[in-house]
Amino acid sequence: MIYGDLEAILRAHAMRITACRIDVLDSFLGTGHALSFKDLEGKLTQYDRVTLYRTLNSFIDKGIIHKIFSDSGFISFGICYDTCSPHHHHHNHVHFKCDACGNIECLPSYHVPVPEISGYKITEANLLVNGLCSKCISN
Amino acid sequence: MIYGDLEAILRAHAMRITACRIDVLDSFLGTGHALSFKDLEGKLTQYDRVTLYRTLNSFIDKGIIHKIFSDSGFISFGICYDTCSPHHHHHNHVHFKCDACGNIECLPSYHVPVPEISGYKITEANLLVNGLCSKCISN
DNA sequence: GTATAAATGCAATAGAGTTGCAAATAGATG
DNA sequence: CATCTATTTGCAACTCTATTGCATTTATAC
Ligand SMILES: [Mn+2]
Ligand SMILES: [Mn+2]
Ligand SMILES: [Zn+2]
Ligand SMILES: [Zn+2]
Repeated sequence: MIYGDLEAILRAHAMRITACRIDVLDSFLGTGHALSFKDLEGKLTQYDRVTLYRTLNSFIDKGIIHKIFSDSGFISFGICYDTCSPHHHHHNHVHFKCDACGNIECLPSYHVPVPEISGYKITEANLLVNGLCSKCISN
Repeated sequence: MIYGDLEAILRAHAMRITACRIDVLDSFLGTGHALSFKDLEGKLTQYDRVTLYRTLNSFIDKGIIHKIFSDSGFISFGICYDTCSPHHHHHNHVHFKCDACGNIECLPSYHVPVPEISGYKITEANLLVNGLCSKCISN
């Protein structure tokens, strides 16, 4: 992605421009799927692990990325779309995990179907779907 | 729960009868919600942490309980209903987490609504719903 | 350019869970 | 009931992930 655009995103979220933040943001915007800490650690070896952790946490705080909890406790991070602001995330899209390639994707055009549960009040719902992604189906 | 019934469950799953297993099983069957490792560790202080971990893992292997991953990475365990056997779990029920009391419940009578995702093949889906449970609504 | 608050790197720490191994014990057998 | 064996347990050590404290460096406002 163009450097100026990455800078603009950080500025829009009142964050200082640093090399690590630019590189992490670029990693998220340059891939079609969610990234794990290991993905970033493996790719951006020039930064300390702690700095990467802090970068991810600050991006979450600012509403730039969100944490995705998949089965087996595996954690990854996806970019936020519209309705996220500092200290308040609101997502209603489906998460997909491919059992072949292991990639986790946000599917922003698929909203989580929320069931009615009698006697309960529902405020949020998270759906994780497993299966084969479009790439792996055609291979 | 009656001791003989607990024994019978362990025998039905080809497990030896031990005090720890009886107590853990009794804890699960005597509560209306899922239990975390911390819940069990706090309640069954007479057993070593490692023994509790191993007990939970063997119950999962045998299809007696299943792991529930909720938001913020919090892990709890719920009893399995019908379709689970050694080394193969199959659940399609909704999980509910109450934001007031923190309890996590299996809702076996609510099946996860599985969306069609064009170009993808779906094999499994997990839905976690947040809100207020029936007890907390009436308080 | 200087001042200041924020960000970074490194070391130490915290927490969750697992593994190795010797001692204890459940269940089988005679 | 006594004995044998495989399983289970408890303890210590260890692994893995993530966070915290602190001194140093750096981004930004002036
Ligand atoms: Mn997402
Ligand atoms: Mn369940
Ligand atoms: Zn795939
Ligand atoms: Zn509640």
